[in-house]
Amino acid sequence: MSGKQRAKIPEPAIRRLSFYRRHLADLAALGVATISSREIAQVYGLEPFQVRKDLSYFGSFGRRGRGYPVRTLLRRLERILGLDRRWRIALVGAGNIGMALFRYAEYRRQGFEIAAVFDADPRKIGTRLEHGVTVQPMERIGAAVAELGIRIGIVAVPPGAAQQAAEALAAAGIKAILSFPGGQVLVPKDVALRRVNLEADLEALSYFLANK
Amino acid sequence: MSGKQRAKIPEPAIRRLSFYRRHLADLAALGVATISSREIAQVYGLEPFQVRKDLSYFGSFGRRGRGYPVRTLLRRLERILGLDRRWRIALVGAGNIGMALFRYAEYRRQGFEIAAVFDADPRKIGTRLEHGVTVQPMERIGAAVAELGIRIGIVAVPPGAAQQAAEALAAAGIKAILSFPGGQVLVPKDVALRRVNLEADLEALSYFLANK
DNA sequence: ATATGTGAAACTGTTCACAGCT
DNA sequence: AGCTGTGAACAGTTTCACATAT
Repeated sequence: MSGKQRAKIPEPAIRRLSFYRRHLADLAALGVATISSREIAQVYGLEPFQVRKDLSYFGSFGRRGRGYPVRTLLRRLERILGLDRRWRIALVGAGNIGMALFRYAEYRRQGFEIAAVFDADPRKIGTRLEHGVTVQPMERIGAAVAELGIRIGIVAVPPGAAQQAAEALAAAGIKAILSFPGGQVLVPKDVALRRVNLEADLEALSYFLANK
Repeated sequence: MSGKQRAKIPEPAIRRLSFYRRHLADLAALGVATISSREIAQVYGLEPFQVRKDLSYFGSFGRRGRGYPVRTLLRRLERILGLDRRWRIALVGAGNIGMALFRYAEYRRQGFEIAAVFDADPRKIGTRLEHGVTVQPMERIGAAVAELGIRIGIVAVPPGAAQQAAEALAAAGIKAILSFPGGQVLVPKDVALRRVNLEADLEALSYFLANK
């Protein structure tokens, strides 16, 4: 092992690392060699000490008086976030949201690849998608995950079917799930579940407007 | 005014309120009259005291020894979250993600309605969508927001265009924005900005898998 | 002079324990 | 006995101040 990984790292810090990585990638493409915590912070409306603290959980990457070297910090962040490898994803649900995610190409650049798509609707089975992917029946999840070395699952089914989809992924050995439906989704505690809840996001905005 | 609204309420508590509301709506539909904090908590893998604490920020809705009356608590939560009215939304970006959101019908039930759609691509202008909505040019944002009484904005454009889209919404008087692109999006501080960042979500899962 | 790295302080949010009703 | 409501203890996160290096 190489890093320090000493204390427990705040969850929110990990998510900000992802922001920093993105900005550093832009800077690297522009040929910028060095960047200060102040400049990174500015882009996302954060404070410089927040950026420095977040980075300090993983090591000392900067030079005092100078700032951070863009290319090496970028590489370190990619490594920390596990983006120095390819992650295959199983998408459950070939509906509205599922298909939009499949077509959304941005994440491919970071090494994420939706390698298999599943749906419960018999009429959708066999549909040919881009990149040689074909919609498969739910029963195939276990086999496909093993065959393709899939490590991440995305659940994009209607709320009522979410629990079942998550269980199928967990049963196939998937330990990291991104779930879109708003209803009940309980997984074994060794499985990392991250929920994207557009309904809750809109309702939080509604709360803000109604109570300000 | 009616409620207490005493202390400052944790942001995460608001988001959980949205969960509780959803479950209560299901229970009400089933004709369930009373529910305990323990039962509500179970559905989302939370603890009973968390549910009680969250609710207690807004008042005392339960009866000791009995639990919470489903229908009245549901109505109170709807009111607190501002769901007792209709919210019109301006969607900027008629691409992949934008169109999936437009077609995604779930949020309509909570009183949210995408009343106008905008895009910078001239070829998309004039495209007729469902519910009598037509794709309009960006320059129309100000007028449409005023005419239709739009209060919420959704940004679903490519990363490079996000800042501009957010500024156009803010300039039109929008005070609540939900943004999908991952790049820079800075808004005046009286505007509530909530970011949905799928890239950061995936990278957090990647981090988890790479470091567990 | 400039900018990082970090221990300690301040703050925010969660968990607990139990008093108070039904 | 059963379950809510909440102040107080605890834990986690952010902010600060400053020592340290270029």
